[in-house]
Amino acid sequence: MANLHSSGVLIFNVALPIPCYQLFDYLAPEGAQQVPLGSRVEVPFGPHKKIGYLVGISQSSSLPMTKLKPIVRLLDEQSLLSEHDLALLHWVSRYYHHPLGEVMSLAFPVLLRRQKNVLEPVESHYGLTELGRTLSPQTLLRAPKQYALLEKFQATPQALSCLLLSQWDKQWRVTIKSLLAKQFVQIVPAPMLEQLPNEIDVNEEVVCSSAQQVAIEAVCKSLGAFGVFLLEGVTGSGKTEVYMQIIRTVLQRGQQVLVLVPEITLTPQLESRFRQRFSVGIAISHSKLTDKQRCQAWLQIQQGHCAILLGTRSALFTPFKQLGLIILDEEHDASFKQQDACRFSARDVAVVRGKLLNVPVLLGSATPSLESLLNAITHRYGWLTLPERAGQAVAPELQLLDIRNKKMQEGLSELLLTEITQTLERKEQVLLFLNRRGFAPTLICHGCGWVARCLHCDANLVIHHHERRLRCHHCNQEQMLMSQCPCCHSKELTALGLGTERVENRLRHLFVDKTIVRLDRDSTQRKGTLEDYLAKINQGQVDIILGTQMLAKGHHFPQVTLVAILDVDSGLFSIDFHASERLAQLVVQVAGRAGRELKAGKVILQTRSPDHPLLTTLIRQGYHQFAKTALAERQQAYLPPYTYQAMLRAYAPDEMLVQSFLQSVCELAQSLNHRDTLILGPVPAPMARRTGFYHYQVLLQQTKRSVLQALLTQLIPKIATLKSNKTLRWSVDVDPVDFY
DNA sequence: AGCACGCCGACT
DNA sequence: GTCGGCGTGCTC
Repeated sequence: MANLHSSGVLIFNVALPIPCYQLFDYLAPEGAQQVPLGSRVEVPFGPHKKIGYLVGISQSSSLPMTKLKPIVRLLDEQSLLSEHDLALLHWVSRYYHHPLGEVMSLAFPVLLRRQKNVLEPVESHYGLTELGRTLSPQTLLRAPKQYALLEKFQATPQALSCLLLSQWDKQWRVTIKSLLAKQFVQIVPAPMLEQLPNEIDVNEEVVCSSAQQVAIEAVCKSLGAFGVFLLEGVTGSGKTEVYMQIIRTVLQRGQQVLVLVPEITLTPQLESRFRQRFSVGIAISHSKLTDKQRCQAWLQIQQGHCAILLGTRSALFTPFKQLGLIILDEEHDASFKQQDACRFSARDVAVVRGKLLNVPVLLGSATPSLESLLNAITHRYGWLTLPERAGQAVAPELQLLDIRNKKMQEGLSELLLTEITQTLERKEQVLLFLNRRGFAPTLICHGCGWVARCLHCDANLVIHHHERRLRCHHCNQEQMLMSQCPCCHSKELTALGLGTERVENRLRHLFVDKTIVRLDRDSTQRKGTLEDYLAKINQGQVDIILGTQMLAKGHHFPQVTLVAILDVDSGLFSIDFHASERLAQLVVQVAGRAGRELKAGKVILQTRSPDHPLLTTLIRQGYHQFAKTALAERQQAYLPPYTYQAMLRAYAPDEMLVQSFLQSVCELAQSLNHRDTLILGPVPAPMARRTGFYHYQVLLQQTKRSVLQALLTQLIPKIATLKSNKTLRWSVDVDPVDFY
């Protein structure tokens, strides 16, 4: 604090959304004391203007007054964020060591980050008139669009927002004009939170199991205070019902609920269950919505017009008027960790948000992460379990199928084929899982040994047979599939290994009269295709379902009674210690797709390592015992969650540059390392060259979180000032889950 | 992040 | 002799 310049004028400390750690000072306008922190301000920045966030007001600046410019204008009369929201954003910036301005941006929809004009009011809602309520839609038979819209209104007890209507049908405005003219519907004010109808839950009481009852009561008792609960329930055990009963209690208290799911595809099914159940406004937020739609959802929640926000990771920072509960479903899912920009974990930030707001946080999963499980074991989290499957569903039987020395047809063993045939004969569905899309992962020349490799990545090109193309799954670069080896010109090119496309071909050949559907990123690229396929499957029009990752997440296939994981071994021998946890979760999640409802399911894991302890523990003793074993291993090896890690990454087109940069980072870290922090690296990242960039990394590990944090707090600003080429990019990843 | 400033190669 | 390449540094 050498030269503080003070002269009675007030200074605004502004955080700007740029990758730059310092704040910028501006001359405050008249009446600056009244301006709340968190307000958006427009400021001159270099040659043009930017929108930033007011994060402090002070009487002096470290810069001379003459250097300071006045702000252009205030954008918000009152802050759109609460004190708690601000505290949360500050915490995220500090913990993940990410510039405050960029973190602040996470709390605002894109429209409000850029748009300079004042907020437009939330659009009004439409509701039925008395006439519309009692009218039979039959009278509108000659106007099918109006008929459908009226039915939509009559099916939902609450008023419908413009947002909702435009999601339902793009042309709704034309249709509603006629309904308005006939006085079947009317414009109604958006319902405020405090005037919500008493009849929140429109369903009659659902009968809950005693385990569900225990879980519901535990969380409900904690409402109004901070507490984290791990709800561990196998697939089909009725987690959603537990969520809904707790949500109802929160709504009755006049509070709002935030529900986070890992993937967009999981929102529609939860949304429809919520809408059937609750008569309150429900807002949806995920990245497939338009900026306008997301902004509307944001305003509805911020102003309290909607009581439930259902969204993905990015919805986590939405400011609420009166938040009473946070639910995070499928808490083990890696999608909750942001893998670019600010690498926050939505699960961990949700817990911090709950703590700041004094509200409970409910984490649900059939296969909890080891972190959460440890917190439950050590009683930091409440531990709620739903052991049985709801209704009469029977748990599937898991078995290992040793395929060593067995005759195989494109990844399908004889035994598995027999099982498939028998299942199909019973008119039941089969689900096959293979986590590799394309036809085959390698094209090799039998003549000279040449392998098709990507020019820009350390990867082989994947054969896409149907499109007659070779494609890199890391940079998407592609070329035509050749018939001659470019090296020795022989025609001995061979496809090595398995992909979903190849298995599909074989299946079509073997089961000519059966309907086979392949679900992977390639086959479901067009919008709506996945939904179409899922509908067909559930209508029983499909016999064999074959797919990747996307099968494991959330979708219900009630008629599937045989599930097979074609190659379980690929997950067994990874350098990343997270791999075994992920494999176990995957196996259990995929297995959970089988034998819902009344039919018992069978799950077959094809393996060449039938004695691998990970597999045998998982099969014989279940996920729970597997997790305990895995935790013991982690403890022995001084790995998370018993230690804390941070990954420093860098990449650039020039390999030497990346190495020497990270070498300097290591030396800096070492010079600041007064305790026993482990500094490992720099080492090339797995798949070091990607899209022409060389990736390297340094891993920091500590037994005390606070010591690691203290080191990072000193280290990061120093890295930021390390002079380096502009072509080099670097990042910090606190609590990394992916070593890629 | 933008963008301006600045120092070295191929062109009217 | 300039036009423009992008490597470097600054923005309150």
